[in-house]
Amino acid sequence: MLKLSRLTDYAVVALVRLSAADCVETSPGIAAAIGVPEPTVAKVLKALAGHGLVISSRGARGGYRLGRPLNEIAVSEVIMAIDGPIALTSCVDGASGCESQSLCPVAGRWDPVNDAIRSALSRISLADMEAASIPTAFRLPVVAPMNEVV
Amino acid sequence: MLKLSRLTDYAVVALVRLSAADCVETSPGIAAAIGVPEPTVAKVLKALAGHGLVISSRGARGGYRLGRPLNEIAVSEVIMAIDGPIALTSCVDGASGCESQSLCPVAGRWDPVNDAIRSALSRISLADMEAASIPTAFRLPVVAPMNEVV
DNA sequence: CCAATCAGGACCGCTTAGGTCCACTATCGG
DNA sequence: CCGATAGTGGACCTAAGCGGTCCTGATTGG
Ligand code: SF4
Ligand code: SF4
Repeated sequence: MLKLSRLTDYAVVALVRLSAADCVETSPGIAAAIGVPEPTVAKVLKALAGHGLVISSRGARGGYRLGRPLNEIAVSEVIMAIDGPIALTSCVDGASGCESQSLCPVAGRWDPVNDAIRSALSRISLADMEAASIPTAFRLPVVAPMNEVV
Repeated sequence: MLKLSRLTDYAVVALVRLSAADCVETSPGIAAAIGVPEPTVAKVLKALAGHGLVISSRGARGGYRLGRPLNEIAVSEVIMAIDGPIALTSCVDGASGCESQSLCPVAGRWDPVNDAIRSALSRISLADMEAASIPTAFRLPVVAPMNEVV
């Protein structure tokens, strides 16, 4: 349906959330803040850490913090970190994943379309998505960060 | 993986192929021309006919022909005809398919990103994809159209 | 009347994404 | 030095969507 995976969506949400609290935050904390099951958000954070989008601190009082300011992170980076490379069809970038490639009249012709999407996504930063958002005061207070046990 | 479905890809291929032979062509003929199983391409053609992208003629000597010149067909139209609407996440267009929508800091903020992709895809016509293609003479002759049984 | 061809839908198998869990390691605080 | 805390990496399982096939009508030309 030309939709990106839910994990990618969660990654963006987690990053934006992580910038709101610019201090170190644990994955259970983030999970509670954005209303996503903890193991899932943990997996997302792991992948993000592997690509340098977040910095991880181990041990007690560890957690995650942003590896880069939000306006330096493009949407396409998050997508590629979680979802893998952006490839509309099997024949982009000269990849040979299509068996009817030899007699396909549009073989390799998806590349411009693919690049159009890539550039469109790389021009939008997470800060853009956050900036256009409704003012923070308007949002629900949700759960206060790590105040009490349930 | 942010890839479009294979059926959508086949739809574009079929449309381009259909414009090469501007006469009426049957679905088995198209299937043989582009090297795709016949039932599959038939299903694609049906969907395209339902959206007016191709005109169908029933009965003997029937078949499909383009409903519009190629340069009037945007890539986004084909995608929407086969793959459904372009919706990166569950919360675009105000849809409420996400249960964490109430406490999501970026709820509804995917819309600009979504629209960017939509406009990028609607600005590219199938003629653009065909035009940039390698000259037809360079392509393999593949199967001569309906010459002989196997 | 017959053959060809599209229309529409039911159906099924496979892939893959989504989600969960566990054992391990590193770090901090006492 | 020890134990609690928190990330790391991987295996694993389930569910849903997609790709693909087939069958039964409806329609039109010969
Ligand atoms: S455009 Fe042609 S070659 Fe490329 S993936 Fe689609 S069918 Fe295969
Ligand atoms: S952006 Fe937020 S509300 Fe929208 S689909 Fe993702 S998690 Fe749900």
